[in-house]
Amino acid sequence: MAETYTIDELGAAKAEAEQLTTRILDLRDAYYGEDAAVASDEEYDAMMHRLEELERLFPELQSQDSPTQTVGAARASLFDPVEHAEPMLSLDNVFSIDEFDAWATKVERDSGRRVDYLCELKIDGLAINLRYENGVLVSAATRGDGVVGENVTENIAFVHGIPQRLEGEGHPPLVEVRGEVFIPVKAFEELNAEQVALGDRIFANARNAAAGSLRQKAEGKNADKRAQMKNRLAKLRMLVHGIGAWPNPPVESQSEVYGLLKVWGLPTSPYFQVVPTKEDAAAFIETSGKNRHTFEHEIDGIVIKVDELELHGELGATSRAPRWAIAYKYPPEQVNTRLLDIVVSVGRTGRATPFAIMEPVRVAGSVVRQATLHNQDVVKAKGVLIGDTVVLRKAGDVIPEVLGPVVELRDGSEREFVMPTHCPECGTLLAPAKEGDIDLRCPNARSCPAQVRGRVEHIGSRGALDIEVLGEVTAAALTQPLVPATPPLETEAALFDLTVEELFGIRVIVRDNETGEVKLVEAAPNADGTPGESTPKEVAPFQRLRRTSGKTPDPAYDPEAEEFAGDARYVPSKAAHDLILNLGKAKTSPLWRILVSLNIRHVGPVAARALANYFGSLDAIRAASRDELASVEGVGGIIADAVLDWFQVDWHVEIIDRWTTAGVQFTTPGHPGPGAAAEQGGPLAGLTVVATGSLEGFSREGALEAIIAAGGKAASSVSKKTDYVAAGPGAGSKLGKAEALGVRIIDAAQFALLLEGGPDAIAVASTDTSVAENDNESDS
DNA sequence: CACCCTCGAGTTCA
DNA sequence: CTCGAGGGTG
Repeated sequence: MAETYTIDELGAAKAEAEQLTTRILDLRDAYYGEDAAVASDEEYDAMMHRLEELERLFPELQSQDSPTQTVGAARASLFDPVEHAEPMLSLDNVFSIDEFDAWATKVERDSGRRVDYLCELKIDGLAINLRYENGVLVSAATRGDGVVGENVTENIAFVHGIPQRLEGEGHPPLVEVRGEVFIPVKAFEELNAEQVALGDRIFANARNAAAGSLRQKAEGKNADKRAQMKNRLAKLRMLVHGIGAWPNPPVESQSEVYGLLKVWGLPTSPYFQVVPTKEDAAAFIETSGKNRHTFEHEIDGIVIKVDELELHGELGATSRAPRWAIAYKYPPEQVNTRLLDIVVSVGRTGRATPFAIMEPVRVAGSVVRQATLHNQDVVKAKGVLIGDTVVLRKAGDVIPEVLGPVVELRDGSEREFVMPTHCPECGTLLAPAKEGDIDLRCPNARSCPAQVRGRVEHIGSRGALDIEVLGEVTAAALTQPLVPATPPLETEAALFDLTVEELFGIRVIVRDNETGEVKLVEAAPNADGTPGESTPKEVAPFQRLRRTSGKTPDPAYDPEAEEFAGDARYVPSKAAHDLILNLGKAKTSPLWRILVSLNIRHVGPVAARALANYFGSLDAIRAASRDELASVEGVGGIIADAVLDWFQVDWHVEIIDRWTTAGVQFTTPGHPGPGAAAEQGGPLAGLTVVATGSLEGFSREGALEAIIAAGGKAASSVSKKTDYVAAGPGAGSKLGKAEALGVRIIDAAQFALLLEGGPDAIAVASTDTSVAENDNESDS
């Protein structure tokens, strides 16, 4: 039964409906955006009801773009299939500049005229199609198979920056806008941190995180879940880069399309560039590749498009991809490989660390077969099973990192990793050091072979006594309990009692990880019994083993049970003699180095220096009270406790006793005694300097020592408290950080001047501009 | 309490 | 060299 009404009534209703529509859409934008609610849900509902009522009373007012018909009206539910008005094609790929050049050459030939190229970043995200009717968002869908995608309208509404209604006037009745939904790198890291906090699985990469977030479904009405989901979606962003169905666009080029999209209030990328030649496009590919980690989002390549729209039509498309655009793909920095096993290693502190053993694979320039998994919680959080295909990358382009499993490739044969209850090396029951610790530790500090080996290696390391020859393999050789039955070093207490004769008896079994070949290596005197200079590099000191086999002795290998597959090799006596010689020299190392080599918890080079400066001898440290220890700058209650605890252990004291007997110096000669820590002036007094890269005239250690000797503080990382960064060739991220913080950067020559005469010596160079600096740098 | 710093561990390369 | 964890300082 039709209702009757006058023209005036209709006019008034129309005006009211338009007003309501505007307010409702505004509210919707605000609601889905980050603003707090501008109106209450009740007010919103009331407006919707009133609008529905008006549309019922005046059917003329109904239109496709009314809010009652669009988002939120549950026209299509989440993940329902949506057919794109225009198919979403994919792009053909090229993987080298040569291939790109070939593509561009063909395009230019087929075009028959000059071609401008539009270059843009290829965002690693999800392709999404937004359908606007008369300027109002009516649906958002994933790419799907290109013809039919999944409806994600409900979720996309929470992604910031996607307008529910386009700005401006005179929008076409139908336009499809294509773009990429992604999660910015920063937000991705936050998200994974939150996932860990919630005990949920972390996302393997930004792309998965974006896809996972967009494909969430809020189950039921659980408010927490809904809030969490909204929070995740709010981290997503979208950038648009194209247009689907749109007959007769009012512009002539792709770049003008972007301009128009921007005017409409759609988010476009700030990074695109139109260039006149294919060489310029190649240059864009080159530079963007170098900077690929500096953008807010991950990129996996560059997209090059012919800018002129008319050419798009002329060049046409194949069934899969347009001929007027191409994707240049960067070599993957993430690869898939097989997780063969997860095994547990024990470090010098006894911490049991699971790590992944993988099918060797090349990633970002080197072959990787192992990566740490930190602890059992991380293994769980990453969700990897033994036998999985996993995603591997190099964090910071250096450290291999397992990101997560490729779940789709599982065949059911995978098994879960079970953290061992006992130490894999000595069989002692593993336990957390203190209540609530995630890390498990082997409490058998004195005798666990892994820990003794680790401590001995640490003693030889650069930060401690810096003993040449005493590296990973030597430490293992000296402590491995298999052949002979008792190792020369049961603990580090016997280190300085070693004799050349003892070393000659050492045989080491090394298993080559690549070939699986087992080798016996034995130290032996030269035929004439002399220390022998005859075989310096060829047959090698102990380090040579690292080169050829690369691996530590295999403690699980029983030499009696099997014949050796490889040759027995003899380590020349030179290495043995050198080791003894270097150990002898190390006995008079500075006190702080001796302290570091004692392996006291939390006492590294810095804390050790502080303690050594203040107390001057180990005896003084031993006699000090907790308060006195903690009064030293850089030492607090926890380190003080660690020092006190260390002296309580019998076999620790035995180390001191035996080292003392062997001639190790535990006293700084001429130190006036505790508390007299000299407030040494020096040209660098009160200044903090960081050295990075290779500084001509200084070794890494030398630069550090020089800073301290000049009375300055040698910091290991750049912060705003840093006064100078001395940077040479090969300086890495520290240089960038210094620039970002505005810290003064100096070169090797200026560094030398600074050490001599303090800040005044180079103050001239800084105020006087280029001339003075050129003088300093001219010889590089 | 925020910020900065050190410690400790793992990894690969020249 | 980088990261996470956790200590120290203002």
